[in-house]
Amino acid sequence: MPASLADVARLAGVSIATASRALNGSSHPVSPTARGRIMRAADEIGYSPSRLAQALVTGRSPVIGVIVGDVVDPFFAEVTRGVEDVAREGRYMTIICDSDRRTGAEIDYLNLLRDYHAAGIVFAGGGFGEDPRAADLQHALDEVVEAGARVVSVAQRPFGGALVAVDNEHAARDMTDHLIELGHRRIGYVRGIPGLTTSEARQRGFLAAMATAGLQADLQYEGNFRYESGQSAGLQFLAKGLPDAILAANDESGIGVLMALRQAGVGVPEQVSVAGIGGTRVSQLVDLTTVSVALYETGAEAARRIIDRTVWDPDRRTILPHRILVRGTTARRPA
Amino acid sequence: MPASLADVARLAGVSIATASRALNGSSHPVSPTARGRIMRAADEIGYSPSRLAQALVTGRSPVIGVIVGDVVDPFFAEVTRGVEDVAREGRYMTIICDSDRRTGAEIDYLNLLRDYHAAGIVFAGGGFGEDPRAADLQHALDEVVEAGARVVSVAQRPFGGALVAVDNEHAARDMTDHLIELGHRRIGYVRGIPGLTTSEARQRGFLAAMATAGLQADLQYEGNFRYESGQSAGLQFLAKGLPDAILAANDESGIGVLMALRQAGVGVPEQVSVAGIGGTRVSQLVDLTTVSVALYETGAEAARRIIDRTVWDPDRRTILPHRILVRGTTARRPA
DNA sequence: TGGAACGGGGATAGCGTTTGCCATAGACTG
DNA sequence: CAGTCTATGGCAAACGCTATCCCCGTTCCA
Repeated sequence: MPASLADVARLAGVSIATASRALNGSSHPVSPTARGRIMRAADEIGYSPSRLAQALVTGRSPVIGVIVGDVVDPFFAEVTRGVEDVAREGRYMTIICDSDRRTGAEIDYLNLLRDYHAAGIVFAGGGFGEDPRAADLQHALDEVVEAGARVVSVAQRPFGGALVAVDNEHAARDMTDHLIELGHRRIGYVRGIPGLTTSEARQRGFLAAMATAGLQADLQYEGNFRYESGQSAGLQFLAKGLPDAILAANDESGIGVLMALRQAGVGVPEQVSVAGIGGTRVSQLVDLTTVSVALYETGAEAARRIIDRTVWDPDRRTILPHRILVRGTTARRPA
Repeated sequence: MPASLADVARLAGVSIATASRALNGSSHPVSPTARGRIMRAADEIGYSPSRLAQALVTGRSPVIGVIVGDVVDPFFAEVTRGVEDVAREGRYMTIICDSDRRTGAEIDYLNLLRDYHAAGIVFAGGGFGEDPRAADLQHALDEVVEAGARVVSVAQRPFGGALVAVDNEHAARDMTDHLIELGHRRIGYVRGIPGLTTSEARQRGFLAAMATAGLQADLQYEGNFRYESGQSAGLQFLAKGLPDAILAANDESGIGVLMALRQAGVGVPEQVSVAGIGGTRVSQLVDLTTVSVALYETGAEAARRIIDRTVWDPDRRTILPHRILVRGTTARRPA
């Protein structure tokens, strides 16, 4: 039974209404005397207003929800960081929800955040294209919007609305082009989680670059964005003959490939070049060449849009730039 | 304006009370006919109850809050995962709050979770010993408990209560002992964030092991758990003369040391052994020797305690085991 | 046959806030 | 001095639920 507004009012000898007005910056005037007594009473009993009750009546709450596909994935962590830093500055609280890439959980969290009357929701994490519950998701999303929340997507998702994202396809294409420019002809690819829109965009980029250069894209292995999947892809490349270079759909699986190759005694980048996509912090840890895709900035921009007091264009779409980070795992193809 | 219970009731032609009873498993009987109409009405208009209103009136809500010190830190990410998996199973929702290691934010989130009437709170992240706002934190914590939430700490914190944790001091001691057993005598140490209880426990462990072995622990550098700090510590070791082995307060800074050394052409583990503490996934990525400290299990156990319908001992303290993971960055000291 | 027991349902009091509306009392304005 | 502001404050109605209390019929048993 934490202190309630009624307790404060009683202690200060005023009505609940007056106490409320003194504590939140109401335009209704309150005498300095009363205000003083209220403030003193409030912190004497350690009062802090119930956000819940506030949200219920005002239909607004200073929280931003971030729905991510996987908390441990540095991709999302970085986006989240961006959201948080901006939110904090604007005195918003950020709550992170991990959907574990399950649409059902996304819907649940969306509903929860709607109930909480979150000011905005950053919807991160690419979904699956052929989602059977897409309609339900869309419904939940609509309701959130209807309830007044600003929703901004951070990954390409089939539904419209505000978007702040990176161009995964383009990023993959650029990285592939770079590999090609280094003289590599046979380039292998380690795919991401099947069906995920992010995975598919990256794969399209890879394929497009290869096609444009007139190269065969026949060296592809399944993957799931995880280290282990990169590792086993690496082993398979090892078994079936090494290509000139290998591109992985994300950094973590790229590191898997790298480690598998090096452990087998293959020189990277002397014999084979390896690259990832994402520019996450782990790529720096192992000096992996990758494409940096402004993740932090993506989150920050999304939060800025939500917080911004003036403009809110529910259909504005922003694509943030990416940049190739040439590091120690790629090199010109040996002559 | 999402559908409310009143809408459902109206559409089904029953009272709000009956609708409520049909939709949540009330003990009050409802005829199959009415129930059917209500259910049909509910999903026709896509009704989902307001957790907020529910929480307000029942004082209970199926959510578990996790307060972490830093989302991007794999340490916390792993704990969070454990919480989530168990929570999901029990049909609870998990919301993650990143305090950015600021006590003020911890207090804010604690209050928020109290308002939401969270069923439980997993308080992760070691605090700073000499915290000026410790009293406020304690107050917020007390209120949360008073409001009925089960609070379990995951890191050693000055305050009492339920605890599920790992013994950081012991883990550091064991790792140091292991290094000593490998024949190393001059062992360097890269510290964690100054003042953090976790940092201090690990350092104590290191010092204890060195003292017991009668070795000088004079090779220590400041650090902050980040990659860069490990890197610069590595550079300093390089400049001032290399020890036999280097232990870092966590994996990430250990990797920093490792990379700095290797880039300078120093053979690890041939010339110098390097180890970390934490057993996080990144350590696996670079094959770093480390101490695995059951992080996932810590979170899972904490969540289990919260969810468990029967027992709740608000003072039970559990210490989970740790295990040395010998990998490729340590070796016997060359003779 | 009286009444207890039970199946089924409705009214309504909160939960802790904010806020629109009304009341009171000085202070001003002509 | 009547009329009008303005500063200050209280009352009470929501917000969307759950839970308590009450009511109305049946059925069943002594």
